Amino acid sequence: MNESDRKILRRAGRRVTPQRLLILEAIREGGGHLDADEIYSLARRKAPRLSLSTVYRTINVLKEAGMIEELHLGEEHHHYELREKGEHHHFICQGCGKVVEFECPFSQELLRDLGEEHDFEITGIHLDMVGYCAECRRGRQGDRERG
Amino acid sequence: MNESDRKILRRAGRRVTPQRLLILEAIREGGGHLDADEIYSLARRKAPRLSLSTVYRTINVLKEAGMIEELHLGEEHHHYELREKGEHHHFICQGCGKVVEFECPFSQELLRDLGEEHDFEITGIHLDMVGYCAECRRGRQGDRERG
DNA sequence: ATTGCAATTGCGAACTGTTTGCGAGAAATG
DNA sequence: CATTTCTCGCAAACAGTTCGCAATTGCAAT
Repeated sequence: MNESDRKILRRAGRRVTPQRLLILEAIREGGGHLDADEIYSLARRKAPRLSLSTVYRTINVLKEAGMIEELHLGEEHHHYELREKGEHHHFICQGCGKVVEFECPFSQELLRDLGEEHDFEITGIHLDMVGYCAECRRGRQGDRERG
Repeated sequence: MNESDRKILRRAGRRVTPQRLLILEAIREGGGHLDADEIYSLARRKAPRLSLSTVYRTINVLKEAGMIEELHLGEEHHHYELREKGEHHHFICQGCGKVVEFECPFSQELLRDLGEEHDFEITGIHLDMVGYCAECRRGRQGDRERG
């Protein structure tokens, strides 16, 4: 794991620094969908002198190296996740902000047809479903019915 | 058009002001997917004293009234579009940034199943396909084949 | 091991997109 | 028209992110 991080960085012409490995580790341990500040806090537990700009610079490096992906989950700031897991998408609860992952529900044929129909070469899919998770739905039930 | 804008605003308990109508008009004429600054520039052509904060406040008002929708098209800032057209999604060209709309390819059953499977009430779908439009694809062809 | 140097870091200050506080002005209501 | 309430424009604040620069570090070549 850690070994391949090094390799990928080197292959991308980047130096392997403790900060970069630490930030990768933080994202890995943080469980996905972290924002810059969460990465910063997590990583600083092990390296108190780490600076926020290093986090941002590292995020860019990791993005360029294809090691992480930037998410726009509807909030004002960005979230990042490792690119190790297969392609997946997100349910975002409007009540509590919880994010749940799910598999891509598109078939290859559907994608191909869709692309051909609009003369567009599809290289990536970003699918977010917003709504309410089970818990928030229970809490909201009263509001809605009386609303 | 303009008449129904007024009605919707009133119904939302908001005042009908020249600025609001102007901003709606700007979004309408701008062709969709405008960011705050583009709205500002467009609207200022007709009302040079309009302030950027009014644009932002108006955007919020219009969002709350359900008249426009906020998009996160992968750029750093938000884009807004009118909510008159039915629900649709976006192809975003990574080459030129062009945005093309398309209809939701999900069937009701698929959505229902997906929601039930994850115990999630789906209220909205945000689907972006990134890739390359026909023009950019032609330009890129050489790169890819030799890449 | 040591060295040389570009890449990288930490720091603070700057920048961008957005929001807020405030006094002046304008819509609705009567 | 007078009153009340909402909205506006302005400047200043704010959050997230980037930049400039001097000090430090990774790493390839001694």
